[in-house]
Order: sequence, then structure tokens, then C-alpha cells
Amino acid sequence: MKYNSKKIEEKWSRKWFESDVYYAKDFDEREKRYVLVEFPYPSGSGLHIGHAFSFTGGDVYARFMRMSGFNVLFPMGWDAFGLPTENYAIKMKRKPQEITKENTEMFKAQMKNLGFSFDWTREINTTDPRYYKWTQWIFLKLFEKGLAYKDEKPINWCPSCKIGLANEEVIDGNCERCGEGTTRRNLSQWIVKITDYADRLVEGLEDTEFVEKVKAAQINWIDRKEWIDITYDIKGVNERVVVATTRPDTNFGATFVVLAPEHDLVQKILGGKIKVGEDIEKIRGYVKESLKKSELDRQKDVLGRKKTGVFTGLYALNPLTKEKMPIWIADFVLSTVGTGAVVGVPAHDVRDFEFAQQFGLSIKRVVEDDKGNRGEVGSIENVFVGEGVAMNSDFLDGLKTKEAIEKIMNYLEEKGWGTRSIRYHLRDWIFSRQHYWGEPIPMISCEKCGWVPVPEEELPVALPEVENYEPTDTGESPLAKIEDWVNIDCPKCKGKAKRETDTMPNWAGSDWYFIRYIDPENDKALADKGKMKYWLPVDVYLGGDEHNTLHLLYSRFIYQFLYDLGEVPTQEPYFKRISHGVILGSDSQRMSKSRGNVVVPEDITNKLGSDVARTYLMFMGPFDSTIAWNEKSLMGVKRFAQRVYRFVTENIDEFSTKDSELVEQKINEVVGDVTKSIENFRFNTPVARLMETLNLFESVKGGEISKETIKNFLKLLAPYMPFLTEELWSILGEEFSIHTKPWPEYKKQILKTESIEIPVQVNGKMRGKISVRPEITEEQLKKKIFADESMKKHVVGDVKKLIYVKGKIVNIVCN
RNA sequence: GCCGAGAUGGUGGAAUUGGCAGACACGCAGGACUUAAAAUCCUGUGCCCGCUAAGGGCGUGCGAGUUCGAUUCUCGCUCUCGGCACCA
Repeated sequence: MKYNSKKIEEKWSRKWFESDVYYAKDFDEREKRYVLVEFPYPSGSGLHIGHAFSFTGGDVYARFMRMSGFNVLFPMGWDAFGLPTENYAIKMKRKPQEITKENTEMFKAQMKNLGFSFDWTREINTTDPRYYKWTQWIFLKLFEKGLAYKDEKPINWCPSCKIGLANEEVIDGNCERCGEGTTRRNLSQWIVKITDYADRLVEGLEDTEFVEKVKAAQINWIDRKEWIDITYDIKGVNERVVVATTRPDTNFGATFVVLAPEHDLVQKILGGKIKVGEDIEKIRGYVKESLKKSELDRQKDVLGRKKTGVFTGLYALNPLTKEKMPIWIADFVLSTVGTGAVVGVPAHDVRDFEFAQQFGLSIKRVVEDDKGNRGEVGSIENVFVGEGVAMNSDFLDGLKTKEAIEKIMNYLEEKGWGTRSIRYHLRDWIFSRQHYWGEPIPMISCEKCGWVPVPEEELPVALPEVENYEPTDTGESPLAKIEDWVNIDCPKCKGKAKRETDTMPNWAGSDWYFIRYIDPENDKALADKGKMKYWLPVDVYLGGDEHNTLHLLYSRFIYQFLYDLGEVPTQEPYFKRISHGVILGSDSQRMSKSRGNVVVPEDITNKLGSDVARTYLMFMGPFDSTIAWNEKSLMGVKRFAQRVYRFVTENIDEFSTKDSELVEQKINEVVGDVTKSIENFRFNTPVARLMETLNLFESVKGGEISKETIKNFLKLLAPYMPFLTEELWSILGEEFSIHTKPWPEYKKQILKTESIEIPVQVNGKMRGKISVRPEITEEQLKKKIFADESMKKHVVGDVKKLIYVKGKIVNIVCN
């Protein structure tokens, strides 16, 4: 019979989704497993190969767990708010709602074609008002608990998208979405205080089984450090400057102070509040120039970049050395880091050294380096930033860096010159976007009462119908133009008030979506608490490397916050996180339209079928590595599928009731290997094992294989090739569906064989094999080896030692 | 610069308590079938010497070390990829 993938796949796809084979049952007696894959943004271009890769991995695992007897929740939904849809809507003059509907329908059809075993009764969509009602509810709770506040902040502004971006959305100074350079701009923004949870977000990782690189990425991003803020008096004026440092042990080597151009003192100088001797116009010119620079320009060529700056004419007084330190303004100091002012220790900081050299400031070594150098620091190679031993530092001399830091911190605090503080690389989260296609932030600004939350019972604040979605150049959301929506009575005082017109960032809807799958129709709560207790936490979360920091951090934060409110049952949302690699184009470059190397799943499913596409994606290489697409290798999997089909259909009447020893041993071994591999998310090797098994089947007669073994073989293959195996299962006359049948069991006891082959090494080199009974003793083995001419000739000189690892290997040591 | 991962045939990759390196697949070469091509099937395929043999030598990025034995463990390098970064 000929293998017709198209016919088979259409037939079973329909049948599966008409039945309940993939339904997850709330409160079922079986042990639960919540398998989550990142839900996609339904773009107009359809399912991407990366989606197919990720979802196939999840599907193989979910199917395996289901057959292993677990009650598996494997849901899917749509993260549908976002700029591409909005931009497309503007271009086509259509409603984003309609476009989203079309796109999700297309995605869903493609997913069904690929045979993913999602439970579609739990489908969610972040743009559905019944969903975003709860996204808005979470925001109200954040506001209520003081974790959301409004503030004027310099934000990254993309002039092309006309949108404010979080630091995380700016890649190398460019907009993450459109790639254009960003600038900075002050806007009043809603900010969420994620930093309040910084320590918890680090500590919570201990309770998870995330892979090491994900944990490291999260901890790195949060990056907690202990700082001390030191206050210096300024000579001759009644002002102070506060610098922040993590290396106060080097403070005896401080020779200057640098302010960020945005610093308050700079404003005071320019405003004439502080009189300086220097040419104020020169200072003004420098500050103006640097504020104009975008983040891109300021970060360009970071290493070895020529430092710029201007002297203020002021001096800070170092209480430790009693020396005066010139105060400079330079754009290498960032206003958003520390206090926006740093103390220059050129001998022990590369940037400070560059700056000192540029402007002829003095350089003083105060740490002996790890090679014992105590001399002058004359070149950049000698700048020592590591930990060493303090010198030229009065009472710190001779102390190791860590001890010196502790001692000086205590000293500065006692003297009232410094204050310790904990700071993070993680910043508070800018939560406002000036766009239409997002969740409206449910807040009302009242002339009298200030910011008033929309009452819970009035949620959702639905997106109004608009004529024009175009963002404005003023930075206002397009919603601001809809007056009858914006103007509203204050819920508190009934006076005149206006709605917030900003919408939420993309992350908002995806922070908590896994909760909603548990109870998608609930209109009283995020989800029913009993159901949450049954299903949470997510047992395995599969997704791309690109979401290992931000999405994961944001959603863990929101979940921890919900835990504090008593809304969710566990401290952490995800138990395991498995991240997969990227599929590159056949040219080993990232797939992109401009490179013309994009492969979409449909290309393959149309030509070769979904079973082949799925299996090939898994067979390509390890799930977590980055692999280039290779069109040719696909054919190997196609051949395999055909051979499986042909072998089973052609031998259907031949299969016996008992395996030959060889077949029995092989299938048992493969059951063990495949099970272990899938459990550990190594999805590539089971395919190879199953190919080996088929090779063996083909080399023996059908009569040497039992029907039971064929059935087990199909079960092992079922997670990879759900359609083909279902078809063959039915051809074998078995009852629907293979995907609900129990996974084959691995028999532990080793099969007793007449003889085994033992490799023989001489001085560690393989010289041959010898066939022996398994229970042979070392003595007998030795005799047998030396009776064998072909072995004996390799043994030269005296035999010093013979090592026999029972049943595995022999090594003869001689000289 | 910091953090993380990695380096195995022509290619993707196997090999986890240290024990037969190269499973499986692609590609390539030869053959069968065919008027022919495609498809399919069979055989061979790490490199070098050797007669297309027998046989031997070399071989998991480089250099040392531990061990009877190292792709695997230790130390020191080189390079590649991913993330972060004028973070003071």
C-alpha cells in the first residue's frame, strides 16, 4: 500500500478534534501535568518555523505524558495585542479586531494541521475584553498596593513607531520592533515597582528547576549590589554632591568627581544658582550637546571611546584625604545609574583612567594588584579593577579589598559621610504605551482627587471604536482624541475627570495567561481557586531563549504579587523552564525576509506531510541548540515514514505472538532509551533509536516480530508521528485512539544470553573481541585470551596486570 | 570586559556513574530496477600507509596532567555562538 500522508492527516485531524482525546479534566484522579508552551503573537504571515519547533517539542512531551498516565493540560492561546497588527490596521484602514480574528483563525488551522494536541476548549485571547478585564484588574491591585505610580521619566522614544520603549525593548540603542535609532524624551508614565520584588525574584529561583543558564540570566539581569552613597561638601558654596560607589575602598585614590549632564547640580549651575568661575556658556554648550545625543550615540564604541567633558570650576572636598577634587560634567556618567554622580578613581577604573588622561587629572594607586605591583599606573593596561590589597590608604593599608570595603563603609557611616544602599540593575518597569492596540490602563485623572482607579465592577474598560489608530507626534495615545470616551465623571467626587489614554505594554497580557487557561470562562475571578490549586504550578514551561529574562521575570513578579494577595496557590508559577534554540536559515543566518532564507512550516507540510515536518524538527538536533535548516536531510525522515507504513501494512499478516530474542532485546532497550530521553527533553535521539529499530525489523522476517512489539513500536513513535501511527493503529484493528493508550513498559531484568562479546584492550588500545559466557571468571578469561593467537600477538613483554570490568571490557597491561 | 553555552567525519549530530568514538540521518561513490529520468532498493563511505587485500598507524579545537583506560575528570590556552554592558 502506498503511504498518502495528506489523506491520512486530514482524516485524523478531523476525528481528533471532534472527540475529546486531548481534553484536560479538572480535578481528575490521575496525577496532573501542566505543560505550557509560549503562546504566539498571531502575525499576518502565519506560523513561523520557530513556533512549529517549540510547539512540536511541547506536543511530543505532552503526548508522552498523557500516554504515561498523567492528566495533561496542554493549552494554547493568542498574545494578540501589539504593534504589527496596529501598523497593519493603519495601513489597510481596517480594524485591528478583525485582523486579529483572521490571524488567529489561520494560526489555529495551521496548528491543527500540524497535529498539536492542544485542548482547544481552553483557548484564550489577550485582546478579548473578557480576558483583559483581568489584566486591568491586576493593574488596579498593583495601584492599590502602591506598586504602580505615575512619574515623569526620561524614556526611550522611537521616533518611527512614535512609542515609548522600556530599556528592555531598546537593542543597541535601536527600537526592538522597527530597528530605528531611539532618542530620549520626558513623558509622564505609569511605572510599576518591580524592584520591590527584586530579592524575592532571586530567592524564588531556588524553588525551581530552571536550567542553569536561565537562572543565571535572571540573576544577572536583577544584579543586586551593595553600594554606599558618599556626600562631599563643595568648596566655597553651600552645596553638596552625593556620589554612589561599590568600591569605597579606593576612595583614598579619588582625584575628581563627575556629574551626569542631567544632574540637578548642573541645572543649578546653568540657572545661575551656583556661581562658578568657569565660562558658563561653555558648560551650557556641552550639556546641550550631550542631552541631544540619543542612547545610541552615547553608547557607541563604548570601549576606547574618547571621553568628553567640561570642568565646572567647583571642587568637592574629600573628607578622607582633605583634598579638593575638581567637579566635571561628562556624558559617560549615566543619570539613571546610582546617583548620577561618580567619584573618579583613575588608577582602578578604566573609564576614570581614560577621563583623567584626557584632561590631565592626577592618578593615584591605592590597591596593590594580584601580581604585587605597587608602582604608578601610567598606562591603561596597568589599571587594576580587580580585588587586591589596599595601600596609600591610611587605616585601610594592608587590608584585602573585601575587608577594606567593609571597614570603610562602617567608617563613612559612623562619620555621617555615607549611607549604604542596595541597588539593582533591574529598574522599575515603565508600564505606559502611547498606542491604541493594547489594554487601556483603568485609571481616571480627576482635577480634585488626582488619580482614581476605575471601580472594579466597571471593568473591563473596553477599547472604544476609533476612526484613526495613528499615534500622535505629541506622544499622546490615539485614544486621547476620542472625547466622549476620555471625558468622564470622577468615580469619587463625580466632578470633571479624564480617562488615562495610555495602554499597557505587550508584557501585561502575557504575564498571567497560564492562569487563565485553568478557567478561561470565569467572570468572577482570574480563575477558580480550587482549579488553580489542582493545576498550578506549571510543571514544564517551554519557550525561546529570548524570553528567559524579561517575560519570565515579569510574569514571575506578577505571580509573586498575586501570591501575596492570596490569589494564587504557590510562590512560583513555573517549576521547570526548558528553553530551546533558534532555527537558522540554510545559510546559518537568522531567518528574515530581507535575507530571503525564511522557511515556513506549510512549505514542508504541503510537500511531505505534518508527521515528517514534526519528526524532522525534532531529529535535526538537540532541542536546546541552535541549528541551521537543511532541506536535504528532510528526505531521510520522509523515507523513514514511508518505510514504517510499508513495513506494517505489508507484514500485517506475518506478525507472530512471540518475538525472537534479538527483537525482544532490541524493543526493550529502545523502550528504555526513548522513555528516558523524552523525560529529559532530548527529543532528537528517540527518532534515531526508532530508525534503528525499523532497520532491524526489516532485516528479520515478519514472523520474528510479535504484534505486541509492533504496537509498542507505534506507541513509541506516536508522539512524533501522531497521524501515521493513528492510521496504522487502526489498520492493525486496534481501538481509537493510540494517543490514549498506555506507554510501553521497560523490563528491567537483563535477558540471559548464551554468550557475550567482550572487547579486549592491550595497554588501552582496542585489539579485538572475544566471545565468552557472561559468568566467566577473570582466570578463565585470561586463559581464553592467551589461547587466541590473534590476541596473544599484541601482548609484548611481561603482563603486569589484567583488568576485567565484568561484562564490559578487558584491558591487559604489559611492557 | 562580565555571565552562560559550545568545539567530535564532507554535513546535522550519537556516545553520562571514565570502558568498543563516529549510532542515526544527510551527502557522496558504485550497483539493481527503468527506453530514460524521478522514486525505490542493495553495497561502500573518519583520515593516512598498504595492491580495491591481509595488516598497520593516526584520530573527538590546542598544550599539559590524573588513570590500566579520557570525547567524558583536573589545570592552562585558542576560537565560535548566545546574553549583558561607559552599571561606577
